Amino acid sequence: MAKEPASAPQRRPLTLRDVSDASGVSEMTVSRVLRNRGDVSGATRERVLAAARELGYVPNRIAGALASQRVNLVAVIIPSLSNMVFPEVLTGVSEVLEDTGLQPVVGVTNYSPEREEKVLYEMLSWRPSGIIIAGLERSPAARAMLENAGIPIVEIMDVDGTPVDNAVGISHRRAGRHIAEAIIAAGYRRIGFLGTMMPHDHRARKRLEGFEEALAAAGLHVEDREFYSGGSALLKGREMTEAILARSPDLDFLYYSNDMIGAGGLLWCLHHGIDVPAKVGLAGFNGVELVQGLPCHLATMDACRLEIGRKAAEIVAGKRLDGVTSGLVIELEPKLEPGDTIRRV
Amino acid sequence: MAKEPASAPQRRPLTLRDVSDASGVSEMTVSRVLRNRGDVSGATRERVLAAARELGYVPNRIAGALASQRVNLVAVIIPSLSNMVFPEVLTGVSEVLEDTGLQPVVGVTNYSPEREEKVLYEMLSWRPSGIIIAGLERSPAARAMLENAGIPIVEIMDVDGTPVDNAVGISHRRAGRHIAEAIIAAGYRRIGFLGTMMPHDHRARKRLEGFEEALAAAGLHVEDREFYSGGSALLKGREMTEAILARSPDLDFLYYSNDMIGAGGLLWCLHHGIDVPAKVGLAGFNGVELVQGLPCHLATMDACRLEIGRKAAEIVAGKRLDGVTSGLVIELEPKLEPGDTIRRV
DNA sequence: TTCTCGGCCGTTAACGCTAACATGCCACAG
DNA sequence: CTGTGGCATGTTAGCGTTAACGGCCGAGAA
Repeated sequence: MAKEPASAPQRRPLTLRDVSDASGVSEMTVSRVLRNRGDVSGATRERVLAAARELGYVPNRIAGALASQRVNLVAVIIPSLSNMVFPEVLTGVSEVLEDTGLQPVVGVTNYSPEREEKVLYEMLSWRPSGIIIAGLERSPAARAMLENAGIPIVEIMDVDGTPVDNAVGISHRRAGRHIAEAIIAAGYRRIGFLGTMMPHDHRARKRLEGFEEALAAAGLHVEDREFYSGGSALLKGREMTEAILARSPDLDFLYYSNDMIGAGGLLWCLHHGIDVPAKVGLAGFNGVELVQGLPCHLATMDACRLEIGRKAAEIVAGKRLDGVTSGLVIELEPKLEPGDTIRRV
Repeated sequence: MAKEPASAPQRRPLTLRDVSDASGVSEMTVSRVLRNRGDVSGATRERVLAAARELGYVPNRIAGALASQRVNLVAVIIPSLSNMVFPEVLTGVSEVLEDTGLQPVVGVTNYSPEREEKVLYEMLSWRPSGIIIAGLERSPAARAMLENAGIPIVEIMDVDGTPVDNAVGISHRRAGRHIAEAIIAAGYRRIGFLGTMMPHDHRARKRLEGFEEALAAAGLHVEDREFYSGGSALLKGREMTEAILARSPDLDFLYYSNDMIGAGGLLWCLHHGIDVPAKVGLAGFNGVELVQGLPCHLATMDACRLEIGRKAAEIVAGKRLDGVTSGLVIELEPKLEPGDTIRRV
């Protein structure tokens, strides 16, 4: 870490050369000291470090990366930062990458395939040493870029599909089925769905598909549905709940595509004296921390966000015991957290 | 944007040379085409683009940056991604940078000065063309690095202090005073404070200082306080509110250091039938979207997050009409949003 | 004594690209 | 017919660093 340099702000940016001049050794030796690589005597090491600190020298990784053909960056490409799920995945990634010398670099696609393509291209142009990217669905061009990148790729969040290389995630289809079965088992029969309109949120779509499959298997179906896009999810949850119950007052269960709108719905029900879970049951998805703060715990399903981040990072960092960095598919098991909004049977 | 290449995954990574060979022109011409710079005839342009697409070539920005001494990256260094405030700032930054060719790169410090130093060093080693960094308080080493970087620096969120170069933010001290005055004007007298324990959240500290100043000026003081660290803020808000009201049942106002714990407190009060705002008034800080989803609107103060991100990005991008990129201090005015949790006078 | 060997440090040649300049060509003016 | 200027392209020389190798020197082995 650089300490404050004694010199005034310089015009010409500092190079290894400046440090080498200041310490009377070759640039190569300075480079060795700064990277802790190769043999350097304790005395010169000290001298070089002192000079570097004195000058406030910060190595130029651009030149370093070009010369060494190595870049310590891992691209992490996610759809959004406002959906708390993704910062949590990032936390898992950072944790594992922390002591590997690798560094995550985040790109955000806003659920747009075009932006994903652009972000990916941009990222690849920095020649990262690995890519962690959300989802399995992408444009042919994006897929081709991943296939040709020649670095470890990990597609995360989802395993319902064909990964380019590795995948770490849960089966959203199965998660949807699972919760539907729990709802049916609890005796609910007239079921409504509330979700987002985003056509590119494939995971929400798959959950709904799995959900409907399980209902169908029990001779049931989604009786009414309500969609939204944009805005405060919590508020939308309130509004949508009001709307769907006004339209279909007989519904006895509301399944929300995420916890945030679920929480809004729950607050609305509580505020309007609706008996949860006796008269109406509720469930969301993701297991976000927020639901723990509500007066009544929303049923939800943990999406294993932290673990997904960790496992993905382990793969790109080559940290797995078996050393495998290609062709892996790791399916995690989301746990149903019944909370207080599903009847106990 | 690259389309899918016909070739199989190559061993040797592609270079300009491969494209130049494939299209029968010099590397320089390929470079010109790919960067849209200099004169190239329409015919060769097409030929080159076709070859590049065919091969799936992605330019190597590392080499490009080294040769041109220009890097299209802007480092954005923030304390956290889980506090929704920062993703929102990022949104503002991205919006403005979108059509400038610049790209934000995020670094997270977790409110730790040591990590900030490390992240900053790391970022500087990529020679970004600008830095946007949260807060004004930092280690001497970090400050020195900023001073010597020789690029536009914008310190954001806060203007109560001495910026290294530019600053865009609000005065948290003044914001604290402002809300205290509103509380006093509404007739509240026995005031409690609930906040975070983080010693490095200087902005929360300054708000509290301003808050206490204004109370003192009116002959009042904070009668009780409650601190937390970590965990679900919403849940903590509930618990802390219960604790402080159990200990000091006479309090008639609770000031929360952020909206999240404020929301938890509000939910607790509503759930326990406490008359808000008649018996107890509440206020938070930040104006996060979430509060709009609550059954009753928490009083809050907008921290101008989006605007801060935009203005900061405009400075580093040299987008200001006056062209100034140095020595600016832009103070934004946070608006008090009284909501439903402060008595109307 | 000579020979090896390992620790320490320097030299050279890339890495893949672009700035700057050079070149060839053609149209058009004189 | 020659000169001139602009367009289209090529050539050269780095950018700041590191890989690879080479050299020197002193200590211990033969």
